[in-house]
Order: sequence, then C-alpha cells, then structure tokens
Amino acid sequence: MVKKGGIPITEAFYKLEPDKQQRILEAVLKEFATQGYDKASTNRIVQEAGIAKGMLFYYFKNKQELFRYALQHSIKYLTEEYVSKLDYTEPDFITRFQKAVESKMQAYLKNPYPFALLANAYIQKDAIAIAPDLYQELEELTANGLQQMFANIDTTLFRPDLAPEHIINLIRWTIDGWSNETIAALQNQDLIDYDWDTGVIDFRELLAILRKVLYKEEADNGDFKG
Amino acid sequence: MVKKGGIPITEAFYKLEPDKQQRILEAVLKEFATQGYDKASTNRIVQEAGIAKGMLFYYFKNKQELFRYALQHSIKYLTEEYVSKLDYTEPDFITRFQKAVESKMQAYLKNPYPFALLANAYIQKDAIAIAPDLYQELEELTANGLQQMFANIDTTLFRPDLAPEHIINLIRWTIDGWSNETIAALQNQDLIDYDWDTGVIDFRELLAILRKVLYKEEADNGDFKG
DNA sequence: AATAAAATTGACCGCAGTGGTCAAGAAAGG
DNA sequence: CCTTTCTTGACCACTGCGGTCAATTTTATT
Repeated sequence: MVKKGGIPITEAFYKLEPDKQQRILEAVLKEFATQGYDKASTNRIVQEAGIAKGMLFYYFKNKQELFRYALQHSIKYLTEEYVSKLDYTEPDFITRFQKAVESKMQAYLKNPYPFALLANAYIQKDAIAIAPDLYQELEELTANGLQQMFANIDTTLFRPDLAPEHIINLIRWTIDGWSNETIAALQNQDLIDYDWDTGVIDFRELLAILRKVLYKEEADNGDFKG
Repeated sequence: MVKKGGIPITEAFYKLEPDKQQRILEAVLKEFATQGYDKASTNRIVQEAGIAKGMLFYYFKNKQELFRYALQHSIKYLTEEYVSKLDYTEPDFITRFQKAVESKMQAYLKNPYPFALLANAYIQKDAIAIAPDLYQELEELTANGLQQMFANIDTTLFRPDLAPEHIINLIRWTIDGWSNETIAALQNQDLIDYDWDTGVIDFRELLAILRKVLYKEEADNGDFKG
C-alpha cells in the first residue's frame, strides 16, 4: 500500500498493463455512476472488468477506497477536460458561456461517467461520509467555478433597460435548458459518435437569438466599420 | 381481495379509519418516492406508518401491489391537482405557461411525494416491469399534455423577427430553469409552509421581462385605449 | 532447473436486510 | 359466550453483499 495523490492504493494496480487497468477503471466508474454507492456491486464490477473477485481487493483495500478512487479520478477528469478550459477573461458573457458549454459537451461525449458519478455522489450525499475531503474539494471547485463564471462580465453589452442579473439568468437558463435537452436526446440514441458538429449549429443559432434579444442592438462589431 | 379502479386491493384497507389509512399512504409514498422501488423497504414503511408488519400484507398482497397502489395514487393526484387545471384555451403562451407552473407549484408544495415518485419511477423504469399499464397511462398523459400545451398558441403576439418555435423554447427553458431553481432552493430550506406568494412576485417579474423581450412591443393591451 | 516471489483464482464465509408468513392473542359483534 | 375480524411481531428462507484466503499459476531470480 502506498500513497499517491492523497489516496492510499495498492501499488500493484498502477503496475498493471494499461489495458487491464483501463478496463477496471471503466467498470468501476460505470458501476458507481449508474448505481450510486449503496447499490453498486463489487461482484458486478469484477464481472464487467473480467477479473476475479480477489483481484479487486488485491488492488483496493475495500469498497470505500474503491469509491474514493473513482471519485478522485472523476474530479481529475472534469478538472482537466473541462474546468481547466474555462476562460474567465472573456468579457462577453454569451461567448464565455458558449465556450464552457462546448468544452463540457466534448468532455461529456468523450466519457459521460465521471459527470454522472459526480452528480450522483453529490446529490445522494454518498461522498460526505466516505470521502469528506474529496466532497469538499468538489464543492469548492464548483463554487469557485460558478463564482468566476459570473464575475467580470462586460455588462455594457447588455441592453440597458433590463437588470444585468436578469439578463444573465435568462442566458443561463436558456443555455442550460438547451444542453439538458440535447444530452437527454443523446441518452436515447445510443451512439458514442454523435455528430456534435451539427448539434453545434443549432446551438450557435440559439446564441445568435439570445444576442439579438438581450444585447444592445449591434451598431456594429467593428468588423466592417470604416 | 377486490378490484377497485383496476387495482386489486384488500377491502380491509378501504375500511380503515381515514387517519390510519392516510398515515400508511403517506409512508408508502414517501418511501417509494425517496428510495425508488428496489431500495424501498416494507420494514421502514410499517415503522413510519406505525403499524405491524403483518398488517401491510393484510392490506396489500405484496410489495408489487403496494407499488402499483402508490403509483396509481400519484397519477391520480397529479391529474386532479395539476393536469386538470391546465387551460389549453388560453392563447397567450406565457400566460398559459404561467398558470401551469403556478398550479404545479401549488400541488407540489401541498405534497411533493407524488411528483418525486412518478419522476423516479419513470426514469428508473421501475414501473415498466411492475405496472406496464400504469406506465403507459403515465406516458400518454404526459405526451398528451405536452402536445396540447404547445398547440393553438397565438403566435401573432410574438415579435415577428424570430421563429415562433424559438420563442416558445426560450420561454419554456427560462421558466423551467426558474422553477427548477426555486424547487431546489425549497429542498434546502425545510419548511412546508413556504411563502409562495412572495416567490410568485419574482416569477411574475420574470414573465414581464420575457414579454418585453420576446413579444411585440405592446402598443397597448386594450386597457386604456380610447 | 530449481527456487522464490508475485499475481491470480473463485469457492467460501458471516452477515445484514429483504419480502413475506402465521400462530397466537386482542377487540368487536351478535 | 362464541365467532369473526383485526392486529401483533417473532420468525423464516433467501438473496446478495463485502471481503477472505488456501491453492494454483505465472513471472522473476539465482
């Protein structure tokens, strides 16, 4: 047993051939993400991963450590694939939000389980008892992200007859609504290779509408001035 | 055992004093709504309801029938307290949606468990295997409701430079976003007697903004014409 | 080749909690 | 008083769980 990144884990797991390691990781993420901590079954995990029961507890001390590992990996995944790509310097709120959603969708399409696991663990409060440190890390991450997401926005772009916070809410709810429905639609159709490029066209059209409706009439964008 | 409303149930349950019947009903709804079918425990139900284990199976044949009963009751509750109050003749879409949301919120505040149970059973697909007839009834109810909700809208109220379906989506997403957040905020504060009247003020303000932004400039509403 | 060490297996264990039963007793009705 | 209805909770068989470990195979070392 050894400490790596704050999580004690048998060395053996890291020495595995990457293929097998990956298979186990995916099985673990999938099980916890779809079932939640309580319902998740180590038997199903080993079955899905194609290893013997004993191996799982050779690599991980117990179910709780296994969950901690899954949780930490999910946080890392979201941080690297999504949060790190956020651009808080973009003053145009719609553009900022747009980039965020597009990053999120790409990360989600690449692997939805970390998202599902975190959402699940967060609302079912599993993580509080089992991994309070990671739970807090997650809370800070989101609180921090949200705070920055809505800070330093160039509100002079907004139409002046509405309060900026109202405009922000309208944009937020609209985009969230659109992405929720898009993701829900993806659940039904199975495909892993969804054509995000066509979906993005709808999305950009939506953003154009939001601009037209909530921003100042664009005298011009400086593009063809003079 | 006897058939009532399509569900076979021991007569005995209906003969109970209303208090006890109500206590049992509430315990059943709460358990299935919060735990889902699999996790729901008959032991917890009898404990919560304050009756002996034997009585539950004296009133209901088994867990499945119990779930059917809870499901049917929830459908009935939503139909009577919410769906029946929808007004599909209102041509102004925002007004129509507004009434719907306010009805829904009132029904939800009165008793959230039927909503939670149906949502849970629907997404976890519990109802398909256990009560396919009720599942289908539920599906038809929602499909029907949605279809009517968005039919026969007076699109001449909308600003003409945007496609009506876009405007409808914007309104839908905004209002849904607002109500989701309002409900989420309610979860955190416990109180059963939430002051909906003040919440409704925010809501109406939101609607006014939507009108200003998505409807034609109101030359007037006929109120002070002439 | 021989030996030691590491990796892997899956049958097995105790256990917690499940849905469901039923003999026994209490209450109510005639 | 007897009969019927209601009510109890100890009890049961069972399932699936997390976790173990003696035995076996594979790999590394000498």
